[in-house]
Amino acid sequence: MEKQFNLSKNQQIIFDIIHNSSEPLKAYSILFNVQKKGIKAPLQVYRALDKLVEIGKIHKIESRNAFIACQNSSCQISKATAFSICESCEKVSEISNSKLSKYLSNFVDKSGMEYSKYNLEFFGLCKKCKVK
Amino acid sequence: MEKQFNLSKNQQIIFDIIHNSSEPLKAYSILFNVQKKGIKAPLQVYRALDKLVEIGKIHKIESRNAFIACQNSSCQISKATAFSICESCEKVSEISNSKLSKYLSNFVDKSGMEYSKYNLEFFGLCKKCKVK
DNA sequence: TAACATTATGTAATAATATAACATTTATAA
DNA sequence: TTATAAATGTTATATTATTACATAATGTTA
Repeated sequence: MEKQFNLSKNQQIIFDIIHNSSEPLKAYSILFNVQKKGIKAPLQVYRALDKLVEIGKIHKIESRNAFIACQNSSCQISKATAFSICESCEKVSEISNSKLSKYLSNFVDKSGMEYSKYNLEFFGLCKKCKVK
Repeated sequence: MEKQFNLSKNQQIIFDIIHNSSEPLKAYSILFNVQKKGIKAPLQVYRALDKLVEIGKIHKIESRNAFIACQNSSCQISKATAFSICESCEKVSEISNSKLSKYLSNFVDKSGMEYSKYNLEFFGLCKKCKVK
């Protein structure tokens, strides 16, 4: 429950829940969990989530509509995200691989578009699920 | 309106609409467009979309909950997808870059997980929007 | 072709995810 | 301290997606 400065009350409550979770959390499951703390409405959750995503404390797993805490030490990276997702147990891990991020951050395609952000989601079976 | 074999009636109707669209389409906008053709319920649309995604005729843009036709000639690739998305005009293009797809298809991280699929979404400003 | 299995369809209801609009309060900076 | 931005509280509603169940069309194989 590490104290985070600069987060507002609701942001802190919601960050703590996500940070302490072993799995990605969905907005309404977060809502259910924080109702005892006085956060009663979806919008309160979504507003905090939006802010936390914006400042890079959490990431949204787009294919799952779920949120996980940033696993990079600095927790500042929100423009270059990569995840591995097990399609069996739904375990999600953030990938920190500097070669990968360099490769993608410098990627230029024929459209000539410059990218300021990317999100990459890999799918497969994790070790545990492969054995079964 | 190219005839596609092996697609069922609803699948064909919905594929045609997506294929002829210049932008990604959302499920309920598709529904609205096909009601004159007798497809009345969301589930009819979602079932066709699921199948079309499964066989690789269309892709889902996860960050937008929208669907576009596969732009690869073969239209068989559904396991390795990459898109560029303009955050201003929302134009989406599929990226076909063999170096990129090789790189990502062979990517192995320290988790030891083997990936059978990935989806990559790049964000930025397209040429037109950069000028403005 | 008959029998069976698989895939697709139709329909109603409802679940899950997310935002709009508006009033008020708290924190920050000039 | 006053102005401004950021956050909160609340109600209502919009958007996206699935469950459950009944039926029909299509493909497969004996």
